[in-house]
Amino acid sequence: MSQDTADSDSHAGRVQLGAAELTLWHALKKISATTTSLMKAEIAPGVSGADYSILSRLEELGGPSQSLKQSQLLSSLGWDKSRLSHQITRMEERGFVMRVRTGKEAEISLLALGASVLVSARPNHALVIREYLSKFTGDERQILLSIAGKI
Amino acid sequence: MSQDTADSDSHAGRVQLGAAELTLWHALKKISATTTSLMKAEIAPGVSGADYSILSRLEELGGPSQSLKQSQLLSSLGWDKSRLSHQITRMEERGFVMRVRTGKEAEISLLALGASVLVSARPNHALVIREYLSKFTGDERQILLSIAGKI
DNA sequence: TAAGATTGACTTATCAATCTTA
DNA sequence: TAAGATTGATAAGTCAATCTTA
Repeated sequence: MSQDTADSDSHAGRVQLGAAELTLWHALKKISATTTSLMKAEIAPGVSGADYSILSRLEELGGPSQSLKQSQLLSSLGWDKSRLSHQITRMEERGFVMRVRTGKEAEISLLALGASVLVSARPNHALVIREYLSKFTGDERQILLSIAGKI
Repeated sequence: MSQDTADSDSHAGRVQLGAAELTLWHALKKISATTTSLMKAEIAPGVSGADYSILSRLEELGGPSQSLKQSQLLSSLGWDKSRLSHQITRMEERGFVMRVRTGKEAEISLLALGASVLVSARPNHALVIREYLSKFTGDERQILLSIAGKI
């Protein structure tokens, strides 16, 4: 049997993370926390990040009718299906979107109020995200893209 | 006035994110979502990521008494103070930790049950995190560390 | 039966208001 | 009054069970 020193970073089979691993994990958690807080933040009074995701997808991917099947929204967002259902219900109550069920499917349409909310929230959203992105160098951007592509 | 084409990536003052910005933003969101889901996942039956964070801090930073002031835990975790208060209450109810209030402060101590839960959850935690970290190359790790250091 | 969606119960996070003591 | 912490209301996310229709 080989002898491992207590602080060894040779970690094959070890049941505890080593110092280098922990540092990397903490870095990922920090990046994630910062990004998540931007994602979730209120983009404008009464418009959450989740609202914004849905409104912008309806506008960008919804074609002339500015509407999508709920299942398309679901795969585009990658959310839990019941989370999406609850979210749409809440947005319906606020008059942002309309849901029409046809057979076993549901079609979600952008309403005028939702569209105007989207338009008025967009500048601030762009500003906040752009400021965040400006922190990254070209090298860092490249790496981030390649990481996202493989995880 | 200069004329901007519709797809211009020269974005000074633009109120909408450009394609390159959106791609980078989506990459960050994806990295963040993947990391967050690992952070939040149940590490062992009945042990959430939040539980684990607290238990491991008490063990690692708590000294011989394996205890910390609630305010120390708070700054170490970077959580909302009421989130921490609720979380500790739930962990107290499950017998993982003990809370003693002295004056206006509270001291949180690791109990035997919490320590044993921590020990038994650790191998699986290490395994899951290590598998995730193994996806990153040396270059990527370096960049991730430097990004975390400046945001 | 399977796909698409909804529901309700439960858990967790967040916010403002409040409490207690230095 | 300010620091440290708690509380309770509200909002949001998750899970399993259910509903509806192809």
